[in-house]
Amino acid sequence: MEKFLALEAEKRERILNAGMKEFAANGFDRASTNAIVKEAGISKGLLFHYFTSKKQFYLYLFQYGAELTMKEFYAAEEWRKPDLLDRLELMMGMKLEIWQRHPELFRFLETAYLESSAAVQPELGEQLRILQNEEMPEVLSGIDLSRFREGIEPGRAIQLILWSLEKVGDHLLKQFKPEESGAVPYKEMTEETKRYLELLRRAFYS
Amino acid sequence: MEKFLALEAEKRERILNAGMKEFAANGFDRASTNAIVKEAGISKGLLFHYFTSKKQFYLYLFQYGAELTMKEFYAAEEWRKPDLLDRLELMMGMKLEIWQRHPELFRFLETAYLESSAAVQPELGEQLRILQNEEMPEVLSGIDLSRFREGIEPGRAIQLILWSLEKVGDHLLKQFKPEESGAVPYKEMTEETKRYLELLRRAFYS
DNA sequence: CTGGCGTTGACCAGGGTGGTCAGTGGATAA
DNA sequence: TTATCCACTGACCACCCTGGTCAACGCCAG
Repeated sequence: MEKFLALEAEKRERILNAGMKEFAANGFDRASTNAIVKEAGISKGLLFHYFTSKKQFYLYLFQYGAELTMKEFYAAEEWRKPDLLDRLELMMGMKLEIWQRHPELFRFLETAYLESSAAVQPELGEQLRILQNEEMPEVLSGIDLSRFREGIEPGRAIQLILWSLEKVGDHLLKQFKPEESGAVPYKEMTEETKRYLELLRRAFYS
Repeated sequence: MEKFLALEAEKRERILNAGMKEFAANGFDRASTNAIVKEAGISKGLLFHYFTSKKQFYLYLFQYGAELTMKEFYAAEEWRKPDLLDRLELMMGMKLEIWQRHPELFRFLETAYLESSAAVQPELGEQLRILQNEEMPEVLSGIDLSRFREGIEPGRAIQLILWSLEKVGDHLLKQFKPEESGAVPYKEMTEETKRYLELLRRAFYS
């Protein structure tokens, strides 16, 4: 493990990204370590030189991804703004940034949330429970509910807004990713996101 | 093929559902015919007695599912209502009905939309193109755009509403499915759906 | 020249693949 | 009763891929 951390950043991220991609696409059981090492451009032996097993690699990837995401979020000072949509705007921006380094991270985390393989369930389940019961409420705490229009149930509205933005994220990634040609159109994606946020503001706030 | 159609309905649907489930979960290439016959409770030989190959079975499933969905929709007289949310309410109700007979159908159709296996791409791609270019515009034609609030772009709003309802559907299925114990709480699900639709109405309409 | 170490990839036993086909059992017709 | 039929079974095929190992290699510092 320390061996892995001592690696040069570029190679390390190539391995991490290859793992996220394969696990996100196929889940733990069906994911192939052969596919991972091929994608990462390293030999089979090297992967098992750094990690003792497929399982340990998977769990490390999850921990790494979850930690990176939470740290990035809490590092921003504005995250405590009481306006839901301000806070979500920050999160969307963050998502786009992380996505540039780890294009498959969020897809990987989502599939981990649904992972049911008995091989990783115990450890993974515990980690997920912590995230969901301790981190999620924290992230959405202190929201100002008075901005919603009259006659709108805030709980249901928040749910709907979160779902909408998930889809907006998926849509942006799908739309802008295919053209791998050089720079990611970061600015355009941010602007498009703002347009959706503005629309939600006009719809749900009075 | 006629042999398959001549089967008693219960068995036929067991086979269809087993196929949808396996293909939805794993995509064409990784889906296992062994898993399908096991889930359907039939022998390996029988599946290939009805269908000439895995590929033919997959394409038949897609055609069957797409046709069933479109027919059900057009059969309802109210589908031409000019109000977007009325029309979507009809579609949500329909989705719930079909879901009772084929719990995995929509998940299967969504994954088919993303399917990239070279083995089925040519034929499947053509079918998808037709659905998307000819059926989708039809389903959303004649919508009354004047009901949206001022300052809201109808195109973007429609997109957002469609995405929201997709997530509402996923959520309902996930929430109510686990308790396989007897009857599906059809009524509760319909009411929950109506609550979300009402919320969208208050948010987006003036 | 030596030892150490990051790295390789051929190799292993085991299991799963889509598809086949000789055979079974129960129903129908003679 | 016997003969024909056919939906249906599951052992079997040749092949591919699996997670993990390990002897050997190349390159470096001492």
